[in-house]
Amino acid sequence: MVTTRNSRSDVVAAAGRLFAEKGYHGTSMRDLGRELGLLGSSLYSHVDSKQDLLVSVVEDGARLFQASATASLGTDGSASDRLRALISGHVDVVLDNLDVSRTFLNEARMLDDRHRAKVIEERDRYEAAFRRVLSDGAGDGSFRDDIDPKTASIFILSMLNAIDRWYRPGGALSREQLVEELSLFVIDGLG
Amino acid sequence: MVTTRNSRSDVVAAAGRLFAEKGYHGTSMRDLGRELGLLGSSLYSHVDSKQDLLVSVVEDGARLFQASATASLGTDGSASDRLRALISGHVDVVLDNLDVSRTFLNEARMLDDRHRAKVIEERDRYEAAFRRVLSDGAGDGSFRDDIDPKTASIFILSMLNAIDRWYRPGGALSREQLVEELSLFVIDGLG
DNA sequence: CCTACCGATCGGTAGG
DNA sequence: CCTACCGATCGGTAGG
Repeated sequence: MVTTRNSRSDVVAAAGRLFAEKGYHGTSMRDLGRELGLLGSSLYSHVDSKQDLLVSVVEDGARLFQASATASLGTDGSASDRLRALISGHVDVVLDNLDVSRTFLNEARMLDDRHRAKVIEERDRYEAAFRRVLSDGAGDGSFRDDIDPKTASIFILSMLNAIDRWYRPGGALSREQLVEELSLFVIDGLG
Repeated sequence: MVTTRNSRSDVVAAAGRLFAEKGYHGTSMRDLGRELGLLGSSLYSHVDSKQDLLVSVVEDGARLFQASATASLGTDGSASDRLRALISGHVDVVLDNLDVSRTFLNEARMLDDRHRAKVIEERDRYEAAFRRVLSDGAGDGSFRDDIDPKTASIFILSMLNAIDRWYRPGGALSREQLVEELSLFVIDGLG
């Protein structure tokens, strides 16, 4: 069979694709219908509103990043090992879920106040995983202790959250090499 | 006098503000008119189209970053000094022109193909300034030479291009401290 | 999931 | 910069 009815998760997945590519406000419900081979009005049997779709995509993103952080913190190993696990996990989440990640990173600000506040909270919890590992490393001598874990976390996450903007799978840099370069840069710097 | 007629640059400035805050597609010409105290239709005596406004804001951004890079490369000094100048210049451009920078970074992808291609070219030229300094530094022994200047440039620019998302003037970190932390992190890393 | 709509809003124009 | 519009498109609904 070539055609089947779409499920709600098909609709959410397609929404992630279009939101990532053209932005939330640049995507109409008719665009989304076309992507799925049906009319815009037919989408309302799957979702309550357009916002509803954005909420679903962004919550998927939050869940993925959170799950990755939890797994990485569960690792026993040095602070460097756990930092590397966080980096590697983040890279995997982004590259295995490009549309969701892009929507999570760029379109969450289009959410209404209530949902946006929730996302900010979830991002802060995720960032806290990085802060904790950096603090641990500063405490046990793995990392220098004159560096502010909060600021350093932001710098690291800035690098990680930009990967979707430039990395091309199949290009000169393999995923493993990317993780390696990131870890090297973060831990040793240019000097 | 409290009220004067708006100039074209007033309109472009207001457009930058709204595009930065609500996105290009999230801003209507009527929104923009309201911001300036006139009707949406009245804007067309200043601009040809909504796209025209986005082009102007984004080109302003490109010019600012380019000017900063040119000034920094003109510095004579070690590779570290010039890298620090590039970082400091970038921070100044972003923090002194938040709306333009945000629009340049987040909304340029909404441009039509022709203008988007131009912006990509300009960004690449700007990135080339970073690559050159990193290459110089790898050549004269200032920086390690097992690091790829292209990848490192991307990492550094990723940190710089995220500053608008989290930095709050008047907060715990002064602008000078921000530049200091960035330079330290980039050159020495965590280790 | 479609037919057949709804009121609101969109970017933009003619003519002053 | 306003008045007075235009056709197109928007998110969404009723009823099947």
